[in-house]
Amino acid sequence: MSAVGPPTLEQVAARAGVGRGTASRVINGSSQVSPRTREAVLQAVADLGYVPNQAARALVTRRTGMVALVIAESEERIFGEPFFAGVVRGISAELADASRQLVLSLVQSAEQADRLHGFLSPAHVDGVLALSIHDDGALPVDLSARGIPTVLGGRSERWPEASYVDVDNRAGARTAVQHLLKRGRRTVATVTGPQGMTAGRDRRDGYGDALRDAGLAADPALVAEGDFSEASGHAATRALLERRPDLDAVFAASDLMALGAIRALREAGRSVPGDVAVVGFDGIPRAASHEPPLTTVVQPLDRLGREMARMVLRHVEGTPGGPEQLVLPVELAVGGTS
Amino acid sequence: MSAVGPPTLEQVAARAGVGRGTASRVINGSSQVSPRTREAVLQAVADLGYVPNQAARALVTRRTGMVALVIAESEERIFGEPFFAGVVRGISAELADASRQLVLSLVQSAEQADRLHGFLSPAHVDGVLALSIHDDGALPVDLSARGIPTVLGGRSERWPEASYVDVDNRAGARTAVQHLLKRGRRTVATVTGPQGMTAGRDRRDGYGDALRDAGLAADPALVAEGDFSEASGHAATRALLERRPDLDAVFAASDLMALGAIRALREAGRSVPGDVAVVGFDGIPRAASHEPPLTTVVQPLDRLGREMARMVLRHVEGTPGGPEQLVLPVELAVGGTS
DNA sequence: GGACTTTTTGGGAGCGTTCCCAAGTCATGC
DNA sequence: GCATGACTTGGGAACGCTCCCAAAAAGTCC
Repeated sequence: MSAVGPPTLEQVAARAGVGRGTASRVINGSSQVSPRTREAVLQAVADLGYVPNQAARALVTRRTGMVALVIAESEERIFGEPFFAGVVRGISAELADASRQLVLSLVQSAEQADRLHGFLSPAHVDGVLALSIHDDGALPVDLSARGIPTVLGGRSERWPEASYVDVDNRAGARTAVQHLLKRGRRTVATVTGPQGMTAGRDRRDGYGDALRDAGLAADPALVAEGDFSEASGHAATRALLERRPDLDAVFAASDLMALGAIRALREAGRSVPGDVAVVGFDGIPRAASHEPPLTTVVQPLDRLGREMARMVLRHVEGTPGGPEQLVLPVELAVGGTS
Repeated sequence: MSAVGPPTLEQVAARAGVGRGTASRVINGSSQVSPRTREAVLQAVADLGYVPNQAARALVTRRTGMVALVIAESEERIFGEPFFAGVVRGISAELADASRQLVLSLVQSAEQADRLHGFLSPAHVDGVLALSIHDDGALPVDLSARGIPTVLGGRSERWPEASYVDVDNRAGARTAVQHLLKRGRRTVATVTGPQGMTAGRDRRDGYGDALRDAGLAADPALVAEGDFSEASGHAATRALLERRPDLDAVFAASDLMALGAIRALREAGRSVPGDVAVVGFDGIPRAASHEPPLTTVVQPLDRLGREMARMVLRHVEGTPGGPEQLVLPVELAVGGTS
């Protein structure tokens, strides 16, 4: 027979009885083509099942239609947290809507980071989304130097002038603690996230804000650091109970830690929310299915992903002159633990 | 100055004082090049920070170096199950080792499936990995027709002649139930997964195998169907307790269902494992951190991903003549619930 | 030292697009 | 009827690379 491999533009043009250039114009929805010719080309495209070859297109347009998502995070966290799944889903959906492909790069070793380095060039991807949360990772910095649009998920203090989309961790934490105070709690402890992460610090600061607003003194004995995991929430809460047995509320900077806190509280003979109210942060599915449902600050993960994708595409188009920052609002979902 | 954009092969060649062809040979580690020239080219590559342009390369070699991972699954499942994260991680690692890129495509609407259709051609990706689990999704079928290597995660009865990597669900379930019988349990119930999924059926069949091996009659009243979720495990177990209050063990086809089962049992005043032993399936992190740790059948998720990637790359190379099937062993992790 | 073989090298052709310029077509106006 | 301008159209050139062939260089043997 004939065609080995997919049909080419040339073949489409031939079948439509037009020139290559005209066929190209039709396919790119471009300017002036007579309706008749357009029809003929479209028909040929349909007949042949033509799909433009991206490699060839990329070669001349210098646009690949691919956006890389770099996740530099330990195996453990990627596994444990629904965070990534939610954000990835949002990114994926938005890129799909824009007919872009998502290239996923999980970086889990220096070797992988090196290889990635070569790949992340304007010749291979139009833009880069980075989800790392940690303050480490020099990655984004030299990307911007290479002139490749980059958007971070979560603010980075290491690179304040970067474009990013973040959730309003501080305001969320503040709202959570205000909620506890409004319900009459007066001795509000907090299990913070790692203070080496922006999100961890922001949520702790929000806790501080709420206390200050209420004219309450901040007692270091009411603050214990965790690492967002359930086990750390459990341990931190035990420590808090030891230091301040009179505490009547706990704000945990993650839902998993809140769950650990509840377990510790119950083990210590405290009822939740009777003796001690608990509020978490994240809005993971397990929080909702918990008995009773956890009061928590819900993050718009899907939207975070979508906004990141949208922002990087905007930068690829070159629309915004400089970096952009977007902070998404979070929402308190009152459950039965507060 | 000079170079706008990344350096090209031509520039590398010029700087090394050799021809384009020679430079290409060095970069592709090819055959005969004198050590001196090789050195010069390598130096030039280093000096210029040259990285081959994949689009140009793809155009002529007809290899893109990209492998697509298609996940056709509801939002809910992608969120809820660590399954995907685990497999993705394995795939990612293996592809990185082979210097291939992972293109992630979450399909969540017919529209997205359509667009994907155009993308999944030999001109864009070298191979396709599909993770869907459901029996629906006609996707893989026409992919093979297009001559693009495809590997499924999980056996598909809709497409038995496909290449796939699966975990040995049936043997795992059988082992789990044998374990219960060995511990003296005699009235073993099961909460199955959806019978519309291969994994759901296989695990139920393994349950049947173990009973048959032990010469026990299969009682339909001891079988209830769930959908792998915790809530369904809870509900199914309640139904089982109603029908057979004398049951002394439950094999749940997923860890989440096992957790739901334990909750239902405790609510019904049964102690675990005292009155009723429980075994799950999956090996999710929550199972290990449960109190007491859940006895469960652990799936090698990372390895599943790695083997899928390895298999598809093998097919891209054209090594195997026909389809391949690989079934990975699973392992019983005895915890405190059995 | 010359004829021959082997290794090494340079560069033309071509992969499938888009871009752009020149040429062709068609009304319109006088 | 013919110049003028506005649309359309065809196809050359280029994007950066690999493949391959022929030429050059380096060995080898008698």
